[in-house]
Amino acid sequence: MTVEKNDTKNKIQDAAERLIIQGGYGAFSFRDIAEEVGIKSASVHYHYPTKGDLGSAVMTRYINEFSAQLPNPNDESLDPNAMLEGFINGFKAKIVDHQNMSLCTMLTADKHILPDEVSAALAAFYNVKIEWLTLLFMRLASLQEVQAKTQTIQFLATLHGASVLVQATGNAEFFERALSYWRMVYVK
Amino acid sequence: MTVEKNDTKNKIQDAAERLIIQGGYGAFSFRDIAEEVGIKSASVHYHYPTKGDLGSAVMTRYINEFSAQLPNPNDESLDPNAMLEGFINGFKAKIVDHQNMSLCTMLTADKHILPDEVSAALAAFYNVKIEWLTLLFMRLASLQEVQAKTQTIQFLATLHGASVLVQATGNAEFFERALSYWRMVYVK
DNA sequence: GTGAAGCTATCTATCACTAGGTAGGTTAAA
DNA sequence: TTTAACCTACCTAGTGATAGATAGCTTCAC
Repeated sequence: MTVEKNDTKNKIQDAAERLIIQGGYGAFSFRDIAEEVGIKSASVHYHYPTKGDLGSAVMTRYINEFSAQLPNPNDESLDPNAMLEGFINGFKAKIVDHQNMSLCTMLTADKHILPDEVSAALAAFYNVKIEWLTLLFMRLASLQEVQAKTQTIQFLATLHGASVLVQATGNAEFFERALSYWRMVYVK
Repeated sequence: MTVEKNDTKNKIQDAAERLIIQGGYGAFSFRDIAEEVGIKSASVHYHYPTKGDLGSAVMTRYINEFSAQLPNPNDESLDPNAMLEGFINGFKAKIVDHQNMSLCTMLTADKHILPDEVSAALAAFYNVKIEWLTLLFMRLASLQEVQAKTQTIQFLATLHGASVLVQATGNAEFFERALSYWRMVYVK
């Protein structure tokens, strides 16, 4: 089988993901996606019967790609400080450099209109991040699980809140100022 | 003039604000508002010709009411720690007790589709909060303005990020865990 | 081999519905 | 008699979704 087998499916997901990031769940329509991919909207429905199907497919792919990039936090050959730095910089790249909020923050704001499947995928994504960071903080700061999870929640809140501040004010510099404490304590 | 002169106008704004908080800028329609107020959608257009007019009216009223509640951070007769605590608890009441994100966080997520007037009002609102908190932190921690502003950004990011985490995971307890550092350092 | 059958991916055309917005008429108070 | 506040009735544009047709590719019995 060739690598390009699901080319159209992937193009549809690419377009959907881009539109969601730019404009939220309500801002991606089958017609817009169809135009971007170069087919008709009915053909998009062929690949993803309902909007919920497409939405959860995008979320699932996003979670899988994200999870695959996370190194094992307990891998002794890896520097935990560098892992946290990588996590911060990965987030920063999405929201500051590309001038948008992260997919998960956008979808959280739209949670009320999300189909249950998408909503569930969203919650699952946060749990993946929380579990990974908790393990990392346990190692980074020699903390028990409860304390490490509290650190995780404080850190994740700062990260997502920074994205909101940057987006709302247009002031990209706010990202580094919001994160400065965490960089100072845990990075290098 | 009677107090009730702008009764309908206020009812319209109340309905719009509630709908925006629940579902974002895209989730308030003239028809929904009309039904809630008890008039027809055409009559809503009479009071606010366009959606942008209504949206910016809601934002302006929100900013004014919010600003009016903020005490003077340099009032020597007021306890600065209590002021910060009040700020936190006011935010918490909106997002945890009423199970939604704050108006400004919702609108930030929808910034791309906001009319310019609403977008500008949103940025102005953040500046009001940043300026007030900066003055408060200068007094609270005897900081220079630059350091106090950095504290403000870290604090505001935590606050807004906490709202995202609570909404996304449905775990209300995350709010206090995210804010525990700030409560510990600055409140009592 | 060849043809029947079925599959894949797309199309055209349309459905029922909701959006914001408008034109023009009605009502009641000042 | 004017005007504020509301109405009915409508428009255009866009939404998600469906039905039915079609071109091209596989598969498989004969």
